[in-house]
Amino acid sequence: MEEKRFYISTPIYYPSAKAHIGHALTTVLSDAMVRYKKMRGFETFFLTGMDEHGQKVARAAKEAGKTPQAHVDEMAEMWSGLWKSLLIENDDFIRTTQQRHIDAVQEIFRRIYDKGDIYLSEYEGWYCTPCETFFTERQLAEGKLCPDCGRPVELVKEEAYFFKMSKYQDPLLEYMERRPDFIQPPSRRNEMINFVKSGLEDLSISRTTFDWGIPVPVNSKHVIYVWFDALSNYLTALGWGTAEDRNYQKFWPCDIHLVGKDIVRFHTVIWPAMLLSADIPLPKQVFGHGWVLLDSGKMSKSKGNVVDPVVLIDKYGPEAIRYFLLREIPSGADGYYAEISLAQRINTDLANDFGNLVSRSVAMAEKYFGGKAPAPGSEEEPDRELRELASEVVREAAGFMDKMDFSGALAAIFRLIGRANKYIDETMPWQLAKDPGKQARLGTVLYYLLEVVRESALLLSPATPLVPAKVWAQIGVDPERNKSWDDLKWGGVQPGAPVRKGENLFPRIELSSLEA
RNA sequence: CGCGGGAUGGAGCAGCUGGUAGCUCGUCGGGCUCAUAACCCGAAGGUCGCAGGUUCAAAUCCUGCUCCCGCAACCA
Repeated sequence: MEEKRFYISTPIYYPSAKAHIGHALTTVLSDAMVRYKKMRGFETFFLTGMDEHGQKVARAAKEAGKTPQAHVDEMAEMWSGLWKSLLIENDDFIRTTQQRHIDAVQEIFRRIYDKGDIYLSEYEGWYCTPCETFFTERQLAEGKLCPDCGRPVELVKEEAYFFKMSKYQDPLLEYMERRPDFIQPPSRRNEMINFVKSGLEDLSISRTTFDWGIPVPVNSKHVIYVWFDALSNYLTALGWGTAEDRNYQKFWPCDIHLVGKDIVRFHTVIWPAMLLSADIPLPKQVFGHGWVLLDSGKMSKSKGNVVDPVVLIDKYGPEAIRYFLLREIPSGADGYYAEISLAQRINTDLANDFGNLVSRSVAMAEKYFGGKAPAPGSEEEPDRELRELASEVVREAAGFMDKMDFSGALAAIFRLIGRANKYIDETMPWQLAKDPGKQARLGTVLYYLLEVVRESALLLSPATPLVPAKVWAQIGVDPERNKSWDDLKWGGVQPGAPVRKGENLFPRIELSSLEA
């Protein structure tokens, strides 16, 4: 029998800049997936964290007049605060400056070194002295100039350790081709297969031009290259290589490394090659999601069009942001963000369709049945249709979420919500209420509505985790019996349970206030 | 010829084992009044990037062209 365990990771974020909405997408997607897996009875491990080494961090700290450590401490505080405010429930928060990580990275280095896959040679690159940075030829600005400051660069050699990545070209290719699921979506998989086929070079994995990093265990003049350092986090957070490696035993290999499409290569080439060399099993899947684009193009600091999630959370609440990201960015492809479309999404889906369905259903049940959930009577045609659609949607939503396609899953869920709104028009409960002879019929209709409200709240919960509790309070169901996917069976609403209308779940946004 | 993806009503997308276009949002008109001026119904709006070709018939297959995008090794 398959073990019901699930390990998902986000990249560890680089504190050289503030978080933007793209980072939020990665993390929210992971969180939603974990919540779904929990509903399915999985024991889960959800890792995120910070990548705190490297020259850019050291320089940013210097500019801020702080020590690198003080700088990253501050950033880590900020980022983990952001995740809390987005209702992210990660199990661990790894920071590459933590001793547990440093020790383990050195151990991985040593392993690969002992295997004979690391050698000392020279790294040659274009160096900008004022910026203290190496660039590849491609990165350079027109006329061999530094892409950052525009000054001339010079070809410089430095001593560096190299990892024999080329040695793993064939095994990697073999793994990619044998495991179609390893790289998702397929477009990225093809790119990577192509990339590996074109030939791998050895990778320089140490630097001597700065010291804010993990020392190479065999030569303290060198610090370990940030990617080698950073990628290892997926392992070091599990206690790999220590006596306390319960989580490693339990959760490795990782089920999904969720990453932005820009860093798929690092996760599907460098990382697996490192693991192959260290004789550690490879992750099951690397999923490259798309980017959050703006009308004005790709987000970037230089364009000054970065969207700050903190501002949005304050303004619209975490669930709305989560919902928008999951709904609007198609699985594996790019999506567009604009504040107006966020507000519209909140209004049409969360407020008008779902929130209003809850309001009207609960209000009628409360008014017509004295604050107690009615019991269902005999089922008629529209009732049957609604009930059957509910079970179909539950099945469909599961299929989508299994593939981490939340925009598909949410679209399916809203088909049910839409059908329920239509059902109200078809059955016209306010008319039934006027005829004492139709009390039983009215009871059935409202029971069916409350039941759809219950199932919708549960189905939406990976995206909007605060919704269920608010709904349970209104329809009087037991929170303990409404948390797992199995609770999505028809009939969870208890006749006689207290029903009481509460606050609007999602207030409408006044669109005129944000013309832009 | 480096590899690959895309160009469909105002916006975002589906359709691409060929038979004159669908979905969501927005817009307009109607209905209802339980509800968060929400909900339900209906309508308008597209020569499916351009030019050829195959076919009784092409958004859907083939050729050429234009434009956009991803990858092309050290960029979180």
